Amino acid sequence: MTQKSPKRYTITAALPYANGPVHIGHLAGVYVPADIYARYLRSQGRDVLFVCGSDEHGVPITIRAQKEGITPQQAVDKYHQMIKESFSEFGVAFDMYARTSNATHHQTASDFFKQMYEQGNFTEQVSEQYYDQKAGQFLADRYIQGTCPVCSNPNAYGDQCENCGSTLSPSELINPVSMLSGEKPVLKETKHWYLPLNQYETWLREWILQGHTEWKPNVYGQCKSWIEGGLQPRPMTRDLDWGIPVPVPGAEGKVLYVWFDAPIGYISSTKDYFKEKVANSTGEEWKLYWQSEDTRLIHFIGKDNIVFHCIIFPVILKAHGGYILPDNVPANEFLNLEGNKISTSRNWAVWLHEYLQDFPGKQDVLRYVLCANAPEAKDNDFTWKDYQNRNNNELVANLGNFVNRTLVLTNKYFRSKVPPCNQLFDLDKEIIAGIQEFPGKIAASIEAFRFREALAHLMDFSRLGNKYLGDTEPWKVIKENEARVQTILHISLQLTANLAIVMEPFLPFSAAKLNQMLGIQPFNWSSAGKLDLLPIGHSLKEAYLLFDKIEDAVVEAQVQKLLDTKKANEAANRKVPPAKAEVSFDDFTKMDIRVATILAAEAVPKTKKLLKLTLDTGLDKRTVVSGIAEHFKPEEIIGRQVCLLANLAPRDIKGIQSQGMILMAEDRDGSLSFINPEKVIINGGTVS
RNA sequence: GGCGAGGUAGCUCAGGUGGUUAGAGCGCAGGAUUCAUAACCCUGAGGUCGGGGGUUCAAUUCCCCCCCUCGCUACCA
Repeated sequence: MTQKSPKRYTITAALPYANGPVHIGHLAGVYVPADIYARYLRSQGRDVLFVCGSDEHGVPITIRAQKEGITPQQAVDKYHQMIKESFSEFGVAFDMYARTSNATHHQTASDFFKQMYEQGNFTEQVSEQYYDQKAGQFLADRYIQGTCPVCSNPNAYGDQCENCGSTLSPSELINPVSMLSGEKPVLKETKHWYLPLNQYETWLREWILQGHTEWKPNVYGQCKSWIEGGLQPRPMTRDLDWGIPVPVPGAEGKVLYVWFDAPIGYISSTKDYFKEKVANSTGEEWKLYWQSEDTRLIHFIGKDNIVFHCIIFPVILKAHGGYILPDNVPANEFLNLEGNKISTSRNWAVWLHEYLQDFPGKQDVLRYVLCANAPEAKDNDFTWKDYQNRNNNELVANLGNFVNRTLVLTNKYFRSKVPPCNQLFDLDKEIIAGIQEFPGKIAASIEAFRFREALAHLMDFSRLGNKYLGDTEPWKVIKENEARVQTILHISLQLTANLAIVMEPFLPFSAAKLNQMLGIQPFNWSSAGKLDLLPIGHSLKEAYLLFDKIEDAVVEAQVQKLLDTKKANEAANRKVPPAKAEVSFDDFTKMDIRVATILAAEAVPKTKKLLKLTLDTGLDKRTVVSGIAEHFKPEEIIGRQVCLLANLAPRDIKGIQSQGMILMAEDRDGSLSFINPEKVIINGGTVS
């Protein structure tokens, strides 16, 4: 672990992809922890630059634009604006929120690539890819549609089948069709520039596996898995017309791979910060944050980005030379919603912009709940009931209540003027010790990226205040000993002022309110633990509630909204896939469909979905490999009659030659059913 | 299939280089109290730490096998 004492921090939060709004999963995984960390360091008086921006390149954006009949730039403009505004309203205090379609970024990423090219960091490889002759361009995986070889969904994409979740490559699709022209694509040679990750294996082992054993288990484990699995060269360029043109000869019509340019976005965002927000910038300051050894670089990301931030981007930085490497990459796991995975395409999410509209002024409640239940070590579940409970039982009943009790009592007994501190008893000294200890405990947890723990300490701190009031009972003591009550409330008020400091990274809006009620300017972290933040005689401002109870009806409405979504999804699923193009009778008669009987079935080793079937087709006994192992056990299906497309060209699957394809019908839930004759038919009987 | 991360009280989660009664918050039960948004404070009930083997004087913690969840990966007609 690097134990240097850094002069400055560069903090990055994963660039949100500009083809949809931000949801609570993004917030809990990345933006809330990153913001807490950045705010904490700023409060500590450290030199911090917290950068982010929209990731606006890549294939899905071009597809969305095409669907909506707009240009890719128009598509990203819409979401960039929306994301930027909702972050700002939510209190995520980026120093800079930039975007990868802007000029600074294009220049930066382009120069980056060019220098690496000139240094010989890339290897060139020619491969065959699908090409649309009518549209005159190569097709990204996503631009090819065809029938899924696994589940027979006719609308699978070249990279993935959204029906069964299988990862595919375009060559596997049955009857591939270009989404641009509807034509059948042809294979054509194309040249790309590869980053030879394999050449960096030794270095990565040293740097991560030996040098960063302190990284979180999920991050370290994932890196180890990749490194030990053998790294392959990865293409850093694509055949696409949306993105940053590859700045080298012979690369016309090609752009930088989105995962090459996106992380460089952190650097361009830093440049934009100085360009746009710092007067008299020399244009060189960004280098301090990216090239100076006394800077600590931290990437906040979700677990799906680990390989890019821990392996690929560092290799790019290393190969380019002159850059510092991430000191830590505290990746979080995923947040689920009401027991189901969050899904943008299924609209199963709580969208930030909608939350801000539905819960005005309640940014801190969501920040609190997402931090308290952040998926730091494993996937966690967000429920609205939990949201309500945490608000009512923790924020209202504990933190808000303590503050309110203290201010109300001070108002009642001392007309809102800070009373003096008189003789101290053991009970008081314990609380004073707590005031001196808690900020340090909270700080230590934040610095270890344990934000849930830090927040728990914060609540314990406020709980200490509640206990103090309960133990000392100033409302009773006031009747006979006002001096004693002065001391109790003096200490309670100092605790409150300390709370305002330590809650700021987590609950910035409430911290500001509290400072306002206390009538003070915000203190920074170096004042935390002090007992004289509020001078004796200082006048407090009018008190009001920091947090309000949330009624059942409010969260029930949100749950109902989700249930409606679920219903809508089910209705959408009921829709059968669209009709395919017309075929001629001749085409149909070309297919030789036969009744056959399953003689033997066994699982194909090293696969999850494949069964190797031996069939009696009447014509012969043959082997067919079928992707049905998740639906049927081998012993259950022996002896069954099935329909077989018998004259399909044979194909090798997992080293087994498959001679034909079993016909299966698929239900709404994805379950499969054999197509078999109503009565037993002779093997080899034709189907037409 | 391979790899990685998880599987700990009703719920959401901590923790553990192996060692007397395994922790927190919430929820629940009881008590005390009324300054406070019926909140706070105290006490208590609740767990064979996924299952099965093994190593050991001793395992929830180490080793092996299995099951479940999530992610990455795989020439899945």
